[in-house]
Amino acid sequence: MKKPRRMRAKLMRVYRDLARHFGPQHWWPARTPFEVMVGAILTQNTAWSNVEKAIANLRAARALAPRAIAEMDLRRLARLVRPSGYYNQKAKRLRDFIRWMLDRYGSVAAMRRAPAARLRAELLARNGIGPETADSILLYALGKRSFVIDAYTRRALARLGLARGSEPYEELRDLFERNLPRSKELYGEYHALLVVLGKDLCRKKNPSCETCPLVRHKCNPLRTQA
DNA sequence: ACCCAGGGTCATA
DNA sequence: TATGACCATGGG
Repeated sequence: MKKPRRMRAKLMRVYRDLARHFGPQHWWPARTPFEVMVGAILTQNTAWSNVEKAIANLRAARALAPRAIAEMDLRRLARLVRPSGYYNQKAKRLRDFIRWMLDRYGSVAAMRRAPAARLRAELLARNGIGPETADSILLYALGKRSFVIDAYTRRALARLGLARGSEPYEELRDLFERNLPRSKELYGEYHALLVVLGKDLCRKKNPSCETCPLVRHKCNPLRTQA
């Protein structure tokens, strides 16, 4: 980036205004770190409301636990996660990942003790776990300082004129990680606030943006899509 | 009857 | 490096 000082100041101003407007977000919406991992995989290109149904199915079946899923018949697992879409893929990816996790670390608690850099490389090496899913798990399930870039983040960045939004994943991740204080709490809140903004105010459907708390920045409705 | 949602993988040019 | 097909459900 050309002007790191300006970028840093702007990112912090945006955060301050979002936090003031929306308040604390307490993300990720899950009861346990393990549930975060499950949700992170199931929510790939899928509305969260559908993921909730799938997680409810797992819970009702007493299957919201590592060993239960690791040992489950693939057909049955696919049937349980069906509402989240791509259920054949996701059942396999989910079970493979959990089997690997148990084999490599034995438990979520043990996994949390491993260094972040190694964990990220290991997660990205799993089939079905790309950068966003990996960073979501790192930040919200494993407590590691890793910024999550998703579709909402890209939209918000474009809207703010901070980026085109179509940049490669790692480039946008670097933008935040280089210009923000190194705090996992800040990373989590910032990402959650960008999602809320994307969900409730800055939809393509609602380009007026009158009540958008970011109008004072450079909230340009015409740059929503790229 | 569309359109899309908190991606990832693989094949192709 | 960049685009396209594919995976599939449920809500607007």
